[in-house]
Amino acid sequence: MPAVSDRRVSRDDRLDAVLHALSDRTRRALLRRLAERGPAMVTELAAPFDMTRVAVAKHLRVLESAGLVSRTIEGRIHRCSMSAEPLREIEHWLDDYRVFWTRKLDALARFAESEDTIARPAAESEAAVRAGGRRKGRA
Amino acid sequence: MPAVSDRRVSRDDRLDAVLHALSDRTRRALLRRLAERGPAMVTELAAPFDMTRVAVAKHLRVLESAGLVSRTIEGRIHRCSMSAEPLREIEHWLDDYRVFWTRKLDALARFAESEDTIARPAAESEAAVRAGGRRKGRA
DNA sequence: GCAATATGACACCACTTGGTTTCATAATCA
DNA sequence: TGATTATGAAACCAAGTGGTGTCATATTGC
Repeated sequence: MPAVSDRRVSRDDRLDAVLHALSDRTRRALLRRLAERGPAMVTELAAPFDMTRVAVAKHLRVLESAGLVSRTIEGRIHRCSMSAEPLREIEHWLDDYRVFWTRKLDALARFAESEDTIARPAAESEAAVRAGGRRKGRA
Repeated sequence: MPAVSDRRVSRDDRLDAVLHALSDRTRRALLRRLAERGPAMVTELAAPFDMTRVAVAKHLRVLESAGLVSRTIEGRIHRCSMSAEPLREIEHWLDDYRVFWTRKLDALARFAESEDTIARPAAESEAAVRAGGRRKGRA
């Protein structure tokens, strides 16, 4: 078993699940619907979509298993609501790359005077990611 | 044809592609490798992985078609480098949801006094996304 | 009790994915 | 020239995905 804490899923497992869940526009639309208008039951969520309730229910399952949707069962009603928490994982993952566009002009300038190859925006990467990578705040 | 600008792929198309590309840990590892140590050729990138070169080449194709990797061909060498630009699309998509964790405590407090259902962190969503959604800066 | 409702479960389908092996091709080098 | 190298292309495969339709089940309301 893992030494620290009892979570059995790795960070990679979670990122796999969350990113995959979000890589479908129907699921993104469902999430947005939940975010904008609050919790709703499955049938209600399925209504606006041009597909069967069963299909939407499956999408909800995917979102649920990624932790992006939680449900509370009240009688025959399954009330689904958004859980934004897993999105932080993406946010955190992006931290390591944010430097590539927040300091884009600097990078481009430095690249222009130091490199010969074309299409190498990653030229400053050696410094960039290692130096700025593990910083929690934003550049 | 689309009225404004000539891009034929929708925002949803791009998000689909980028999020799907990133939903595989091998591809994320490839991207990280490129970010940390700069451009490299296919064989070089494939070496550390416990899979065939062909498999890695396929992953690179996926990253490439999502715009996350670009390649320049120099003789028989295909030099791959990272393009961070598409990551901004994710960042931008996240903007609409960031309010859910940056103001988490407020949301929780308000939820506690206004709702009865359990597990409803999205209780404040009606206000949240609509009010804070389109803000470019961070809360 | 009975009808309507909300939902899950199951079987099925076409297509995609992530991997493999094998072969072809083009560039480089001795 | 001929061997080595870097790569793509193609055929293949098992498993997963996104969808369907049908049926079972539990809850609700008259």
